[in-house]
Amino acid sequence: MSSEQLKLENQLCHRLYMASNSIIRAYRKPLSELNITYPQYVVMMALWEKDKITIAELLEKTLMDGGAMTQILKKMVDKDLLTVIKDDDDKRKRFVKLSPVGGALKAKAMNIPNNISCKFKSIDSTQARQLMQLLDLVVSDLVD
Amino acid sequence: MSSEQLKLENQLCHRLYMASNSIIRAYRKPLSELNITYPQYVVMMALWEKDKITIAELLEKTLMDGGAMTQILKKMVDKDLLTVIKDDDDKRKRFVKLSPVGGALKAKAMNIPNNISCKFKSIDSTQARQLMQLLDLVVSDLVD
DNA sequence: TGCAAACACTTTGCATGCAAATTAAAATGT
DNA sequence: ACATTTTAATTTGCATGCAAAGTGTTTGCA
Repeated sequence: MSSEQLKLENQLCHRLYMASNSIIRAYRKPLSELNITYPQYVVMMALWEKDKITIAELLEKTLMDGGAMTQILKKMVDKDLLTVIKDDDDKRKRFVKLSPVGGALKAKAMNIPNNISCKFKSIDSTQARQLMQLLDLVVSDLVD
Repeated sequence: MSSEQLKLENQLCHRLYMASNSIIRAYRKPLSELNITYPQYVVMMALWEKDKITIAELLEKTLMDGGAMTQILKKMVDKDLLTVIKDDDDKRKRFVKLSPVGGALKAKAMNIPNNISCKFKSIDSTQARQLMQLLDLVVSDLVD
């Protein structure tokens, strides 16, 4: 057991921590033009893919925290991006549904992915794909 | 410009977001036995590598936020893990120095890296190395 | 020498991420 | 039917991450 493993430069976690913070920070400026934060953008992307899903489905798809989701949805309702509707069949559940404003915001968001990918000067699409596959392995090993 | 790019499954950022959150969550239990959080652990690792460095050096090494660092160091001082000392040569600077308690904590932390790497059933050391290299490219493209 | 600009932090306000406790409702077992 | 357990969300308390403003200090330069 050497102390090499305790060096930051050898830690996968520290790399992920820096990379995640860095890229979310990069989204901050383009997203501020839509008046949303990164986690709110994640919720929007999930809903643009499939609208009117339960909060549980939203959590499964985004892997976000439930407690945080409640607060985030509340703010998004205040901004008139979506509505939360009770399910009459199962009164524990709630559906999240885009508002017209929320639906229309997709058009404005369309240029964000390109905007961000332009920043990656040293990563080609093959490497990006490879990176995503490796990250999927990380997540699958840690979740559940 | 297709809307494919707005799908969560095609987003590098969402992968990083999930992976970073997942792995930091995995550190939570082992670190709670040392009574520290993940960012505090990062500070400790930096200091175990090189003790008595300025806050600016600590920020450069860890890539953490300056405002957060002030708060984190305050809590670590309260826990007697380290001390913050004014630099007489340049009164703007402050050195961060491990306390005896903080130095001794390294022995208890030695088993954490293995503890965590055991969770990665589907990633071998070659893939881990490759992943770290790709993450370094991401960070280098985004920082500065 | 004098002073604006740069530097090293600190402070403040807002938005999460997370664990743990709580609430309400549906599913299960007897 | 009725109590127990599970499920779906919300609430609460604490610890960041980050932008922006504020405080001293030190530099750079005219």
